[in-house]
This record gives sequence, structure tokens and C-alpha cells, in this order.
Amino acid sequence: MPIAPVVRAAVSEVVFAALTDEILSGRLAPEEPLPSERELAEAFEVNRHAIREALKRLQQSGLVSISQGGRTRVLDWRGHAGLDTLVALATSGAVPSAKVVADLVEMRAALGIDAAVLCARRAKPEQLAVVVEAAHAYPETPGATADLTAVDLVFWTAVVDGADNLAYRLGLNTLAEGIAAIGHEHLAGLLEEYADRGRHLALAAAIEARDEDAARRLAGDLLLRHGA
Amino acid sequence: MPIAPVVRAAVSEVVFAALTDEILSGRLAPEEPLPSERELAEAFEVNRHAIREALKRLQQSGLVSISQGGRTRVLDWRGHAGLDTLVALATSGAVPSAKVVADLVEMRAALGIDAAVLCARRAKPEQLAVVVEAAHAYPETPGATADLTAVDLVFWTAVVDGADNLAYRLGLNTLAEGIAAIGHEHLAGLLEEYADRGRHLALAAAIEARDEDAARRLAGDLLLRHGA
DNA sequence: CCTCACAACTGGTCCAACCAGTTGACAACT
DNA sequence: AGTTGTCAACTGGTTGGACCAGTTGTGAGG
Repeated sequence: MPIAPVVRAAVSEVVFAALTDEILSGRLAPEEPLPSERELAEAFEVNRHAIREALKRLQQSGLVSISQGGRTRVLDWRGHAGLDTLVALATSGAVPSAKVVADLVEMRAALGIDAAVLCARRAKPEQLAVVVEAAHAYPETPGATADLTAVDLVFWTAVVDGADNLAYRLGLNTLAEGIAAIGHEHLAGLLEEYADRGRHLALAAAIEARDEDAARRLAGDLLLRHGA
Repeated sequence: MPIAPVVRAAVSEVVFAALTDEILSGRLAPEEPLPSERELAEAFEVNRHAIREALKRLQQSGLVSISQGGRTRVLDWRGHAGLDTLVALATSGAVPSAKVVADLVEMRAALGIDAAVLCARRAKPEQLAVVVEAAHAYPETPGATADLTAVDLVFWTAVVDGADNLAYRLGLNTLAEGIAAIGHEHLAGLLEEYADRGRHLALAAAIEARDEDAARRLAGDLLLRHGA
């Protein structure tokens, strides 16, 4: 048995995960009222405050609607949940996680291609330098998956920074977190992309040359291979 | 004075907003430790439980890092915050809200164009019908801004549903919520697009005909006019 | 100078009570 | 009968205080 840091999950965290799962899986249907906080506290055998912390987070995620006096109700996650809920969706069983991963990768491609173009158009010289440097970090010989993921994240972070768009920046955070959370088992298809040092260098060169068309084409070559 | 529902903000909600603002504006710098929960409770003159609910939400947003025993520390939002934080960023003053809106609209364009293409490729017949129907809802004569926003949301929801990508679906939720929250004052530039019944009908027709190239071009015509 | 134990923090959890809205049932009035 | 008003029994919102469980810095002892 490997020695690793003990996982300490706060009670409200467990409750949050359980209720999230219950909702995303559909066992708690939209419009359906949740049990009262007092009932939940009794059912989970925890204090009511822990339940409240979890419910507040569910509300922030757009999964429930809370109103004083009235009952807390389940919302339709397809219409109210944010992008950050996608990860939980993958582990809830409501949708095959392979489908979620594919969707995630597809969105990553759309944003990545656009970010590459915008980076070529708008990046400052020092940001261009960072992009080129990050591209050189891709190893010439294959290494560990985790390392490759980190290198890839640094590269695309540099590209998105150069694109000078905060929405892309924050969206990248969410996507990267999602990919990291889902784990590398489902991401075998990405390895080939991660390991492609040549194409990353070419893309960086195109961006540095401010060649938007080449950047779009090269980014597409890298990011679209999975779906097609 | 207009008669409208009384705004009732929960205490933890106020604390959450205040701390979010404090962090995004930079007055609380990354790595800097937050005051302890007890100190915050005293400063805000509320119970510690309310502080805790707010901190849990800040943690979920990726704005702080909480660890038992140690102090709660501020994280760098550029590297940890998710897409849903963008709205708060617009009102924090850290970045001109016009910039945030422009970035939001830019991302909306990238996703919208891609979604239109994917919808043309993958939508089921009944989903195509919904798209066409939604396009016909754009008014022939200009109406109220709020109505137009709602019509536009229905149309793009139909398109994204047809694209059959959950990440796009949830991302659209976040973007729509952001646009709604920021308010229509900053969105005058979108009105022209919202009112363009003809182009929406044309786009719907292209999607229905499964003409991906036309869909890409028409969606671009609609969504890219702002930046160019 | 190093080591280790302890005191003084930090966040995590619980209990118990009360405040503040919502809802539905039911009596009273028209 | 139909409407109105009242009230009890819910719901979530907030508070206080106590204690548990980790972390961290300090200072006595080696």
C-alpha cells in the first residue's frame, strides 16, 4: 500500500458531493423540493450548519434554489448550472464520462484555436517570448503523463495570456481543472497531442510571426485530431 | 418610485460579495492571509457561521485556500478562479467593465460560431425544427431590450442543444448569466445584433440545410461585428 | 546550537435557541 | 357560497457558546 497524504474531507464537502451527485444523476428531479435542512441533518447525521454550507454551495453552482420560508427546490442543471459543474457531471453517472471528456476536449479546441489567433494578433513582444519559451519545454523524448500535462498547461496559459481576454483566461482555468480532475485514464487520446513537440514549436513560431492564418491552421492540427 | 420585489440579501451573501470584491480589486493580495474567521465575524458584526458560509463559497470560486489549523490565504484569481467569477470581476473595479464585456462577447462569438457548425453537423431533426422556430421569434419591428435578450437566449440555447455538447451548454449558461448580470447599459452594441431578424433566419436555414460552411460564415457575420 | 514540548493560535463541528419569512387550514365575516 | 382574516406549523436565517482538531511559533531543556 502506497504512502500518501491522508484524505481529509470536511463534512460539508461530503454532503455537497452527495447532493450534487443526487441531483445530476436525476434521482432528485427538477422542481422537486429537497428535504428540509433539519431532515437532511438528521439523515446525514451531521449538524445543520454543515448542511447549510453545502446547500449554499449548491445554490452557487446553480443546482438548487433557496428561499426563506419556502422549501429549497432542485433546479434543472442543464439550464442553470455553470461550466464548473461539468466535472461533477462526469462522475455522477448521469452521462458517460467519455462523453463529458469528449465535450470538454471539443470546447478546449474551439477556445484554443481562437486564442492562438488572438494571441498572434494582440500579444505584446514579451508575451510572445513567453509563448516561444513554453513551446520549447515540450520534451524531445516522451516523459511522464503528469509532466506533459503540466507543460501543456504552461504553454496554453502563455497563449491565452497573449490573447488578452479574461474570459478565455478564466475559462481555461475551469477546463484545465476539469481535465485534471477527471484523470488521465480517460485522456489517453491527449497524450499524442501533448507529445507533439514539433507542432507546438511551429505554432509558437507562427504566433511570433503574427501569422494569424497559420496559427489557426496549426492550432487546429494540434487540437482537432481527436474528434476527426 | 417603482414597485418591485424588495431586495433581501442574506448576511453570508453580503460578506461573500465584500470579500470577493476585496480580493478581485487587489486590496487583498495573493498569498496574503485573510483575517481569522473570528476576527472577520467581529469586523462584519455577524456570527462566525455566516463568515464560514461565505468562505466556503470563496473556496469554491477558487479565490481562497482554506486549511484546517493554518490560515486561510488569498489565491491568485488569474490562475485559479473559474469562468463564473468574471461577472464579479466586472463590478470590482479591478478591470474596466467595458473590457470584461468585450471579452465576454468575444468568447460568446467563438463558442457561438463553433456551436452553429456543430449543430449543422449533428442536430437531430426535431432539434433543427426548434432552431428554426426560435429564429422566427426575432421580432420584425424592434421591441424592448429585455425581450430581445430573452429571444436571443432561446435561439442560442436551441443551437447549443443541437450541437450536443454539454460543455458548450453549461458554458452558455455561465455566459448568459454574466451578460444578464452586467446589465444592458454596457450592451448597447449587442442590440443591433439582437434585432437582426434576417441574419438569424438565414443562419437557421443554413443549419437546417446542414451547410456547415454557410453556418460558420453567417454566425460569424452575426457575432463578430462587435469587435471588427 | 539543536531538539522537543507546549501554549496559543487556526479552522471544523456540534448543540440549542430564537428570528423571520411562507404556507395552508380553518374560523369569521360578507 | 365566497371572501377575508387569523393563526399554527412549517420553512430557511441568524445567533451564541462550547469543544474538537489540526498548525505554528516560541522557549525551556538538552
